[in-house]
Amino acid sequence: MKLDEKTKDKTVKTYKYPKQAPTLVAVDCIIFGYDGDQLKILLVKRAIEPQKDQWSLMGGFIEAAENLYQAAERILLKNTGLKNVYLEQLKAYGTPDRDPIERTISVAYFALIDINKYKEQINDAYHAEWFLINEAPQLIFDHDKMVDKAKNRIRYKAAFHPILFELLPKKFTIPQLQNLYEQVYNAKIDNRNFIRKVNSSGLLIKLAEKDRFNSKRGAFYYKLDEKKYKAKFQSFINFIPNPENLIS
Amino acid sequence: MKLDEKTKDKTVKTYKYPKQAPTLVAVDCIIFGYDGDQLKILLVKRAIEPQKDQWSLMGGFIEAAENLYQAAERILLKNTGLKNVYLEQLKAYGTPDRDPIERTISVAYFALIDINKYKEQINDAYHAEWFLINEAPQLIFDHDKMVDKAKNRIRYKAAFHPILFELLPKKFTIPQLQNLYEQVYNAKIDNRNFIRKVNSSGLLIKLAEKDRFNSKRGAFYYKLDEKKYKAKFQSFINFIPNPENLIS
DNA sequence: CCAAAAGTGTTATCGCTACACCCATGA
DNA sequence: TCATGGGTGTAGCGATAACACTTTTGG
Repeated sequence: MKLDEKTKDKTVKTYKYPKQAPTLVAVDCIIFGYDGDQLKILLVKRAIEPQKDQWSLMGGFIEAAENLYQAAERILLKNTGLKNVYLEQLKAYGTPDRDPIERTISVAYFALIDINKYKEQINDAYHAEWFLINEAPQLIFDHDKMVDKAKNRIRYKAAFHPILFELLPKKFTIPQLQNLYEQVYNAKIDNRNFIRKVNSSGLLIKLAEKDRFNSKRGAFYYKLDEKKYKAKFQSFINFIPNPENLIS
Repeated sequence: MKLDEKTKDKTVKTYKYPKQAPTLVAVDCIIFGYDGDQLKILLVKRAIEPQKDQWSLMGGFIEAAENLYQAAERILLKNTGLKNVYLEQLKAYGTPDRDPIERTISVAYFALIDINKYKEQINDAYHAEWFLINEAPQLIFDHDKMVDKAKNRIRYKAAFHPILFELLPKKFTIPQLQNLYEQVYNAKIDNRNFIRKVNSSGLLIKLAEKDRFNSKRGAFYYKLDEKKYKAKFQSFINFIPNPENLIS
């Protein structure tokens, strides 16, 4: 934050900071998706050396005219065609040799999307692939660390905020929602209590239609009450039992 | 994350990424302190143009051999003499023109310290000054945004994790602790319920001595049970009533 | 002996968990 | 008709908030 003391003229543009270690700034995206059945993560295969053919998060360098969030949006759009998805900054990573080529600071973002909404799009046009959250391959650099951190973050955040709805399609059943929670927390949840909790949250609107694929009796579809969802997004809503043991 | 395709030799060190917009990476620190009575923030006056004499967070550019956390530690040490304090990454800021001189990404960290422990140190040797949290001056660049975010973050985190103990001296009274919570949340808390909550947390060890400065009857001093503190740091401990309306 | 802060006791309420039980339907 | 998953009812427990009340001591 200190200026070169020799540059004292009044034209702001002519100030320069004294030489600093050259650093690149990148953005990497951890993209979580749910297909109504399984929780997945979207990865790309590196096409170039070094680490060619290794799996990696989607990333790119920031450009001159954009902020970090916009960079994440651009990278997401360019690599997957995704737009207007839930996107949140996770953490900045800056270990000196995390990228062996050049010193690069990476700001990690995570995204939550409904896989079905973008299915063909991603698989056809881009070199990306969905992996089961627990069967993802090893990633380059410190990307595995980022993914772990992102998993913890969504566990932590989803314990009190309804972010997991971002992973669901417009209409969904409560058993689907429960299944999603169970996968995120890798835990079995009592369905009877879960149903009541979700209903009493007031966030959902029951539809007339039933899903008959997953059970004989069928489960009613629900949709989000967008207004209440937005209003309650910041408030604490606890859908999972015993949230005492979550990591940061 | 893409490599220059022209550089294909096997020596990793010789790979280079194609030209990127030159970017500097800085670390800025939001330092919260408590003197047993009031919650404060530590600021420095910029000694150089531009924005000379304006108040600012402590910051500096990262150096070649250190990671972001180490940079924050170094900046803290260099500017205040502080060492071994609670330090946590807040967020990375990267709006293109946030620093008018050169494009600079700043990774903000926040620190929590006991003011009295370092009192002379900071005031004598360094050009830093403590401000009441609600009476701090306007800061340069986007530092006000960082401070707001940091305030929200400690409110959020302290609602469930005992981080505020980091602001207290080795021995402290429960009324002091309550006062601290009241300042962080800008709210009045029922002292009778607060005392019981804190005691039942099992985190504190009651000392024989009493503080007689702040009341006639005097309040017992307590100290942290370090072992239980560490063990319970990640678990949810709610000392404040109605934590429903906290921001992110 | 009074004010003021520290601290204890008591109660009603609420949300949670556990679990018995009913419902709807396809095979 | 039975197995299966969807869903309701209910009872007990534990944490919380509200607040009446007691303790201690300096002025």
